[in-house]
Amino acid sequence: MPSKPSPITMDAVYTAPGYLFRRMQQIAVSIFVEECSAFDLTPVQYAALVAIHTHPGIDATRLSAVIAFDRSTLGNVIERLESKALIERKPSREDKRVKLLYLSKSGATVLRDIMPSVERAQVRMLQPLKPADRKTLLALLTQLVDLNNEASRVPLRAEDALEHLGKAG
Amino acid sequence: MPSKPSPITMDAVYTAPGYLFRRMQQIAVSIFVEECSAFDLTPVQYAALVAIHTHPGIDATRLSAVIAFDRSTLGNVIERLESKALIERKPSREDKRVKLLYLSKSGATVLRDIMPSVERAQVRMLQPLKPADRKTLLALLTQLVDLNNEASRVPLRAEDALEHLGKAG
DNA sequence: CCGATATTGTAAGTACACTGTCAATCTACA
DNA sequence: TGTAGATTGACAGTGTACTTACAATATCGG
Repeated sequence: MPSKPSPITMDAVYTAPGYLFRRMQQIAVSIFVEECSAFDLTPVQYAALVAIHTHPGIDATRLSAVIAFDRSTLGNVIERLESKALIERKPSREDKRVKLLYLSKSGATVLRDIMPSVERAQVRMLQPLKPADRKTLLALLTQLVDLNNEASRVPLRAEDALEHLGKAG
Repeated sequence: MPSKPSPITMDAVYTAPGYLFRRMQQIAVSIFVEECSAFDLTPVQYAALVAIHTHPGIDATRLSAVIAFDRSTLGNVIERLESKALIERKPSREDKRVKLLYLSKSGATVLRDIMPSVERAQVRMLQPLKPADRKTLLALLTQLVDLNNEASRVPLRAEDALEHLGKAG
């Protein structure tokens, strides 16, 4: 038999996983920006810097796959990082369509210096939980994000980053 | 003694809670929009409709507190809901600054009809986990969001919604 | 070698998410 | 009463996040 429709209450919103994820994302960004205010970097800009540091000469398309970030939006992020002189873009000689991304000297400095603040932010996000619960939550989230990877519009493709070092495919 | 700085790797990004929250939010929105595509409603628009349904005659400021959503952005959301004729705005007689929000007839219909799709979306987000793990994750997330409430720029103030029914404060 | 197809960067359009600022208006205190 | 301070909605500005579309360029099949 079909179940009766539940009454529509705010509680239905507050207990929904989707609401909790949105709320937690708000909180996480807020804490990150606060801890890293001295560096004027957003979480996404930070992730991009790390990826470019790890994969010098990566192009925008691969970068988007490596940080699971929308390709079109990434254009704006790259633009901002370039205008802050944290990265440099050089045209590829092999493929005239491609612009290769490199950390600038000041980009490398900023990345090195921001690490403690980022670390503090990550700690603060989970601080209210008991240590054992932090581990549990992190493990479950990691699992869930991994298993849901294909459900997002921009699946993570970490291995794509290696392609620019000789086409292994 | 001070600890040595860790080497900067993508793994530091992938295992950071902040990254996982962002990723999970991406996935959650993607699933929601997909399940509810027939209704052309975003998660925030849905939350706003529920809150207006639960608190008819609420104003924008209180609505923002009830769904923990930035007040300025909410203006645009309200505008979109109004242009889709899902809600109505009426000037308050007591306070000429205030515009009171009400569900329109079609707004009430849409809200009723979208519920099963929303429910499906919420289930899908946690589907990859074992049932016991879903409960654990939800419990920990609820706890964390609650304890971190003040850390966000827009803390949830569920009780604010009641104020428009006679100033209790 | 050439045309179909794919990739790359870019841009326009929509929607969230936050920061400020501002005028109109309301409230409370002196 | 009258004005200082708070509240309300509106707007401008930045940045994330996604969609679709497009031109330039590469690559592959015939």
